[in-house]
Amino acid sequence: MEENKRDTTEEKILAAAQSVFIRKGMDGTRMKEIADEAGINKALLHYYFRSKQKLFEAIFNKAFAQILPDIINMVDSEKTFIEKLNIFIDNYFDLLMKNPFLPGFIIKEINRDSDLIVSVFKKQGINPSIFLEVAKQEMEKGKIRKMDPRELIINILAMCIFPFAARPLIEIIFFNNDEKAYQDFLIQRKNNVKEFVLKSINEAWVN
Amino acid sequence: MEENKRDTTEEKILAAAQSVFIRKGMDGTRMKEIADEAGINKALLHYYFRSKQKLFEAIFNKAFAQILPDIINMVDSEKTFIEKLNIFIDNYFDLLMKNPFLPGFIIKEINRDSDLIVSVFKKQGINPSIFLEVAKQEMEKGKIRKMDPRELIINILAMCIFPFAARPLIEIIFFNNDEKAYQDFLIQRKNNVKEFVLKSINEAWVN
DNA sequence: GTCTATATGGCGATAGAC
DNA sequence: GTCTATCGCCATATAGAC
Repeated sequence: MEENKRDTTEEKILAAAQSVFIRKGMDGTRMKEIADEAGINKALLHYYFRSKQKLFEAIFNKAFAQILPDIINMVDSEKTFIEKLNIFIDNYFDLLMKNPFLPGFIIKEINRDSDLIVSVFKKQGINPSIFLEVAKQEMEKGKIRKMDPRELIINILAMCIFPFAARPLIEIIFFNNDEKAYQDFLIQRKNNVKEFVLKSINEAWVN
Repeated sequence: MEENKRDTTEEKILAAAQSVFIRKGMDGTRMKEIADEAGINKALLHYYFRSKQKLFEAIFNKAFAQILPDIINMVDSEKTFIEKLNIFIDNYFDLLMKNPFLPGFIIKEINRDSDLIVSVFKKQGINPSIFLEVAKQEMEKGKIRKMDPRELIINILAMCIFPFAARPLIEIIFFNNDEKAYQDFLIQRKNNVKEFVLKSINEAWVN
């Protein structure tokens, strides 16, 4: 029988570390703050994880695995490419709504230390070429308009991620710092992004 | 006669501070590193700018003024809305090509201390409503399809800014860490983004 | 495993000579 | 204005009692 992982000290540390690291980043977090949030002592952090760096890497790897879109799941289904796209945007937006600080965190850290991604890529087998291949086939079949598939996926990711990464800026410019108003906007935006993409890639276009 | 500002110590400090702060952010920057890059002593930094915070704010305000799109210039011209859009995307992409670290820097800092934007907004009169108004008129005239104008501008900014903010990630996923290849991709992307947006907002749409 | 106390080093900031 | 030397603090990390 496995021990109850939820209330383990290690779990408490990981939960606290995730909360603090994702909000403040590697440079901005203090081990003291993690210890406080976990309700334990500073020294105990070093007992479980030898250094701040080790603890950070554990959190970063987890966060990165989350934010990396699970493109593979889009492939082996009976649905059309456009249906898959809709599902993907839905799921991805939901993920970000539940983890609004993830985008800013990842952007911050990959720009601080780009070796982080290199090491994370060695652990996790990531295969964007599958998405690219499927998109390319749809273009050849004439289902969607021809373009560099990388442009398409970058555009989709950009439109999903940017509103969260740049949230404080957008909130003040367009929403008078009304947090609730922006929240409502984001909920509706999901469908607007889908429409924006679909209109753009639809092949039935009049010049 | 004004003194030559270029080689002034103050100018050297500002140039060095900009270089370091924008790459490493407030938390990641050491005053020592700025001093070294400026070819002067640490103490001299505090002689010119009383504190790290003051120096940082000088840099941030400058950077923010740069990245905030100069939407006002789009308004009072004879060109059509779509022509203006093309020009805007051109100019904005060029700006980011010349300052590739700006997006990551701004995203980092507004998420670290959201008061930064508040104070910067008090100094600079920013008026996004002008763009929103113009876009709305075009929609009513039937020139572009009806949508929330905020969605449109967020989408455009997202597609321009994201490839720079998430550069290390995109470079490794799609370009095998080939810096040059990504550079070339970005140069071409400018027109691809224009096309992507125009196809999406064009009113002459077949359902 | 968990704590208190402390070592160790680095950083922002200042004092003071020139 | 510019430098060297140093203060004071805080952060990571370790030692060692319980």
